[in-house]
Amino acid sequence: MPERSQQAATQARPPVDLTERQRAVLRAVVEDYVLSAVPVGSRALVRRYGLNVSPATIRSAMADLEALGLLTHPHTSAGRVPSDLGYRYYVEALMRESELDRADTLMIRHQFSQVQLTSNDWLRLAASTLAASTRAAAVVTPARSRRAKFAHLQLVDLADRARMAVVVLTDGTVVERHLDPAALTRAAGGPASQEDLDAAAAELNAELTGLTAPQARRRGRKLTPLAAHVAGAVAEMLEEADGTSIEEVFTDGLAYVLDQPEFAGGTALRPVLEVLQHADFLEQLLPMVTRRGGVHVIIGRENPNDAMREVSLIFAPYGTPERALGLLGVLGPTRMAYPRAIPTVRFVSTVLNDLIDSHSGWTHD
Amino acid sequence: MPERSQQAATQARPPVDLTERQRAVLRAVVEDYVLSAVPVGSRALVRRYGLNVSPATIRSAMADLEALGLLTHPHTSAGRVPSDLGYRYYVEALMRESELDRADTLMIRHQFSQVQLTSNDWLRLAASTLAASTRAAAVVTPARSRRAKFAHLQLVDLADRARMAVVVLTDGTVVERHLDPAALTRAAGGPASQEDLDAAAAELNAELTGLTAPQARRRGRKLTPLAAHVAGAVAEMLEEADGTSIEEVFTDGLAYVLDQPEFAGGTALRPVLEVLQHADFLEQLLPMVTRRGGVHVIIGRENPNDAMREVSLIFAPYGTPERALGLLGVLGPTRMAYPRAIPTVRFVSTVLNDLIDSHSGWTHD
DNA sequence: TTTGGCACTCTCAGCGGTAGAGTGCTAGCA
DNA sequence: TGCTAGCACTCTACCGCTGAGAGTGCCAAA
Repeated sequence: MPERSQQAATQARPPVDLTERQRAVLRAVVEDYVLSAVPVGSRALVRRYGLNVSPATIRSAMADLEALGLLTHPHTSAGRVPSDLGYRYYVEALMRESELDRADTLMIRHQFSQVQLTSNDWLRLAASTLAASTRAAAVVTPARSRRAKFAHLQLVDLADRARMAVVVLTDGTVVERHLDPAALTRAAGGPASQEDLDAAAAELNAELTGLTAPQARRRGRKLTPLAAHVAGAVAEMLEEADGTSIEEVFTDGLAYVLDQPEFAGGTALRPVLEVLQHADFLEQLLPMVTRRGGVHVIIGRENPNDAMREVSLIFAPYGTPERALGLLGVLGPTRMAYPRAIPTVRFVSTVLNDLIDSHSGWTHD
Repeated sequence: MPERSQQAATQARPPVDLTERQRAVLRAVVEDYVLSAVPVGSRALVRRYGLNVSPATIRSAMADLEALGLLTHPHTSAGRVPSDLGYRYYVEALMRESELDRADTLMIRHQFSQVQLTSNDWLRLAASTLAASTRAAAVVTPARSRRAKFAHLQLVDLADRARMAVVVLTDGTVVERHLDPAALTRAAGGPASQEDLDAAAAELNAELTGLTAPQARRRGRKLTPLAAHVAGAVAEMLEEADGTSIEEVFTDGLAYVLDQPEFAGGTALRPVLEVLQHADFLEQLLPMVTRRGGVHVIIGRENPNDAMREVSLIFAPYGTPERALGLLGVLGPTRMAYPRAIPTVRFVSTVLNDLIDSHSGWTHD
């Protein structure tokens, strides 16, 4: 299997040279601790992992690993716990990615093929799949392109004479907005009939296609008054879509994180909720993750945000830079099942990519 | 001020007759406990509330209230805590609703008038306003009508030949779906040109307006092959929109709930997350709350779901039954600042109603 | 009907003792 | 040189105990 590179997101770090025994001990400590959440001692290690040496030997190896900063000690006479650096080393050099079950992958693909629904349904499904498979909190953001262009406008007449503008962008984003009826009347110089609106919509569809927000704003000024008024609204909608904010975030599996002993105290949960409720943090992550494709692993203090110092993130982008990019991944305590989570995130991102491909037409250019 | 009725959602309960002193004591216990989260004793009560009687007198009143089921006792020598019934009595008969600050209401209205954006933005804003004002978790669901009708279809050509159907319903809901390009080609008997699609869209807009899902499905069969194929997709989209599921829920202020001592243990938080992440529970709530308008208060075990036995809900519907109804409210421990939360929920729901009104045209029918 | 007094109960924080797990170090062994 | 066994030491978690504090319930007196 080809070696996958998962480098530290924040700093590149030369892998320390370890002896074969040290590597075995580090691996055992990480894997045991991930399962048990209890600091692991030398005796338990030889017992559980059938290492053919005495505890004393393990202790000496552990002491070496601690000197290198790969393990720590909650207090003098407790077992060892991996440090962030220890997890990092493990992820880069020690971990054997657990293959996803063939059954699992088939099941997941099947679910996605069943749901031939809206893109939001896909994202919801992606989140719930990630959460269920990794037993951690999952986050999926919609794919957005940074410079959205106008694709299509429709002016809809609802019940009660309410008028709504629905704009579709070239990346497939749909933006809607209610129009102020009074302002419409003013712009039209009298109550706007359906014909007036149809004409305005046709005009805008002809004139604005492929334009960005500022272009649309400029072009709008030269149109008939009603169309010009609507063009203003359209330009605002484009600007907003451009605006950096990821607005909707699909999450699932928060309860899994709640179950983890490290978050039982309640207060440690705060940063997690912040991430999941407000999207600023993901906003910050997006360029980092998209700059280089593939799965990104961010462990504990490697995280730019100090509040997240006990949290690991495993994220991947999906979509294509030319069209639109989104972010998906999982989030949990640093004590996370990396060998399972990393391939899962990778797999779900490729599933979403395939879906996007299969819906972007039968001719590839 | 007119008496507002907030009856038990599950069972109507005749108000117990209490003496003036008992009422004063109950009110003081509730208000003190809401502030302090600590069981309140007789001595503390006379001290803090300047009642001109001795602790012993208060004790006797407390004992009466306990016999009536309005107060409880965590253990023999602890202070008193209101029971669910005690809160209920308080909410119905004792509470003085705290007027919202004039400054607050102006500020909130101002925020909403600033944001002349999409309906989702309104809901997001409503959630964050509720959360900030009540310091509890807020939930807002989009307004949906049970029997959505077709208002408008648009077939959009995205980059890469991806085709998307965007359907607007009479209640203003926008539903989108990617179309399977291969299936389109099959239905059109060859690659579908933009003209073909425009023609199909025009046909459907002419034929399907005002139809429900089954009607649209029937009518669709009689159309030209390409239009018929798209009509099938449209009917599915209508069915889904009808389908009971509230999909998106806007929440805010989860962190406030996290701060409450009753949820510090972590495990008690589970039901709250359930409510906020999956919408089944709100689904269940919707008919209950909309059947009779106004603010509904559901306290602790009054809740149909036993997992929520330590949670109070304060919800109101918004929108109009003829068009579309949504739900909004807050959620927190039973020990909640009802006098503040109830008027806040009422106010935000009227603000949303006003917004909807002001956008449904200048002629009312 | 209210009040003061008193005995009783229960929680909470602090304290010491103990068992258990784990470490670090050192001397001996292959 | 590397591994092992043994030993002293350290720290936590748990248990039971104690005293302080808060609060109740009840009773007799005002």
